[in-house]
Amino acid sequence: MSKQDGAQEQVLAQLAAVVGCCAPLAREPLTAEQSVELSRVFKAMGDPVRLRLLSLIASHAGGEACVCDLTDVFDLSGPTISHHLKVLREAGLITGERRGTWVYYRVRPDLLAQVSAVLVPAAPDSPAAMPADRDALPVVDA
Amino acid sequence: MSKQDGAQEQVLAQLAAVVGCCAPLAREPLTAEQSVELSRVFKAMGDPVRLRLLSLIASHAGGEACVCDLTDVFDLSGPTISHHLKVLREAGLITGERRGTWVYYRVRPDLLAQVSAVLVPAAPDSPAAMPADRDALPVVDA
DNA sequence: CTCGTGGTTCGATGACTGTCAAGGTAGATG
DNA sequence: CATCTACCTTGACAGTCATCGAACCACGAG
Repeated sequence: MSKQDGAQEQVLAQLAAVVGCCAPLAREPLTAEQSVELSRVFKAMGDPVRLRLLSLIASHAGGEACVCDLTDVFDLSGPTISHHLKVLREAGLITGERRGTWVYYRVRPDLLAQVSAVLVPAAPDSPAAMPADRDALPVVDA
Repeated sequence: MSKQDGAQEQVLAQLAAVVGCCAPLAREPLTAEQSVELSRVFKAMGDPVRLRLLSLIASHAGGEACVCDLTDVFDLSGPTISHHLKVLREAGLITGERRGTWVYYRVRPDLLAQVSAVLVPAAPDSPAAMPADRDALPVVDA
């Protein structure tokens, strides 16, 4: 998974640049490029299994879940779960870290928040003010 | 499109029941059924063209856009645009109405808001990054 | 080092999806 | 009526995706 995190970082950089800075959907039309980047995230969430995986990880005690915890929930083979986790990973929605025998996944709440912000129709108040953490994206594992 | 709005309403009812009432992703794991319903919406948004269509409609003057306004933006045939609009419609994200010769689409801000709420991590104090610059987007004519 | 367990990658396959060309429907206009 | 415009549906095709079994890699324990 180590060489993949490289590619993963690239995706995340693009996402941070596009998702993180673009106005809400209803504010101004997305450019072709922006829509391509954003749609990657939505496509990753556009599968029931992946959405449930995301939710299982996000709501799991400690904010992280071992793959072995996730596999049992579904009537799917190991490779299939692994595939879906990879898709979520490449979309930047989760990060994985190996600790000993097990691999633990956790969500990236910042990305979820950004995507959520894009969806919300012209924020009722205070869309601006709060340059907060435009590039405070936590570095992926070690 | 009249008989289709019937089916469309059904989908919306389901969505309202599932999306509208379920806790944020990170709060508790989605049930299989919930994830199926929710993933429909995300899948609809998981295509660059559809995402851009959504954004074009949402940001269009008056909150609605005629199909003829949308077709010109893309290098795609009419039927293809029509297909994507149908997908968005069936996902409950937009509604269409014929007025005379033209068909006008508008987004359902309530659904967008619900989906957005599902994404936001339970934590009440995790704001999205909103630097708000970048607005060299070609405005879609009048 | 060898073995067993946990996860991932590979290759194949059946299902789904985005796209277009052709044809159809609804309304306006002559 | 005839005709034109705007939009949708159908049918077909190529590309993508979800899924599995088999093989493979990473660790920890003997």
